[in-house]
Amino acid sequence: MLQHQWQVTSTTTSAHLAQTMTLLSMTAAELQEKIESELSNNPALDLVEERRCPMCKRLLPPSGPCPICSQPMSETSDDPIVFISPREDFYTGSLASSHEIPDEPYASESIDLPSYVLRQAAADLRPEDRMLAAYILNHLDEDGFLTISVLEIARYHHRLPSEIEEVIALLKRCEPIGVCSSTPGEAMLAQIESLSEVMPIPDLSREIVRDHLQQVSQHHYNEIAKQLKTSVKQVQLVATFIVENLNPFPARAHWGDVRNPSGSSSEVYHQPDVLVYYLNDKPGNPLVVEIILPVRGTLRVNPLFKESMKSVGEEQSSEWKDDIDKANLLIKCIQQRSNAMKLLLEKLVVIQKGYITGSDKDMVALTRATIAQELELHESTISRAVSGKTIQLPNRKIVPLAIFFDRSLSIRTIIKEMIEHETTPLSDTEIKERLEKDGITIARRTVAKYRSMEGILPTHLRQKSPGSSG
DNA sequence: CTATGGCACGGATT
DNA sequence: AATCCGTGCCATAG
Repeated sequence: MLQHQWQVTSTTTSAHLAQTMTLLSMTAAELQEKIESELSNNPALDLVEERRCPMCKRLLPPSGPCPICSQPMSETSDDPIVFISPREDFYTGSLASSHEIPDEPYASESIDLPSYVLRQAAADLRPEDRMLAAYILNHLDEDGFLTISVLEIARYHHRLPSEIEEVIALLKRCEPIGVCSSTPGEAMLAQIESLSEVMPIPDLSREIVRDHLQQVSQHHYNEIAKQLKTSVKQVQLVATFIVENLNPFPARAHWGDVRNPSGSSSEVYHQPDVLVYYLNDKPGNPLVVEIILPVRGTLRVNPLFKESMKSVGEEQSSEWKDDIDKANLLIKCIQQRSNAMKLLLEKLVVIQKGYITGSDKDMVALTRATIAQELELHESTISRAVSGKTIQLPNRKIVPLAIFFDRSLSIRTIIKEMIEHETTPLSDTEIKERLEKDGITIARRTVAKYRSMEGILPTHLRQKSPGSSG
């Protein structure tokens, strides 16, 4: 036993642990912020340029071959799943620039969002409004939302708020429709207006989008119906319309099924933390699991900084030493975060492979505690790693990672399908009995709960007209 | 009288 | 220790 080993480790461990915890609970987006702020504050921290694989154009670690193209894909024999995640080094697959995912129209032309929108709007803008439009477009966040208020813009440009509104209204009509809105609801309203020219819009759509978006995302259709004094059926119609046609985040291409099992207030899913897809997007190919690290390039301690430390005085040197230590710590912690995520995802993806490649029905009941045990990690670690994170599935839907722990999703889906397929309206009791035949035993009351969770009407309000299908 | 939704309790989960 | 989920009981609507 070495007696002095604690000298080195004891001081770093507690800080290390605490920071790892913090980083682990961060989403990709939050981590990005954190890294960016550290980069600007800590001169010792360095971000080196990205490398791409010549074959697949994928981002690479600073040294070594491409993990996809050169790696023999035999992580597990009968589950051909490839895991990409940073270990020693960092790299990231950026969603927009990955050539396999041509999802955003302006990404394929490789111009940025502001230019893309401005190009469309240019013809309709008065020359004196061009600057204004450019200014507005440069104050969008990654979802395409306005980050400043109309009043601020007005003050800055010495223009009337109404003039600003006019320009914004014009910009909202550009692709991606609804861009420059300040809330998801506003964006969706803009989309409705645009759609109304080419298709019929269900009654009350505007009202519901404007005032009841929250309830829609929680599937509280009956409440909405009551407040608007309309039928639940109509609300459902609108809800379906919303999910199928509207996108609350204009600059993001996809809106996953926003069912929120944890009931928390976060019904907002933008940038996923993990990607799962088939290699080259061909179903049947191995699954690729990619953990997103929101930084382009490799994070490291700047060797030049380290070098130049030798040639400065004592007091300066110790101050710099601090920076280097902090940088090292941050990098280590991020590595650990990535490692924990990787461990977790490895298990998760294998267990829930059915769900990932199949449907909601195939979700396996799972608790965080089970996973924690198998990974020999603390339950709270799993909790932190899962909470708030999202994952993009091969079908391009973005769902919360917590969905893998949704015990009732599979049963809810079975119920939903059962109701869709049967010709005679089934009562809750009948559903319960049918489920029992499939080996699922739940209380009649629970059937009712699941049914309303899925926004399905009670039996007597559910007349099946023979002509309608789907 | 039957089916459903509301409230609340207890056990599991985090 | 706090929270979530399934369930039972009861009032109410059809």
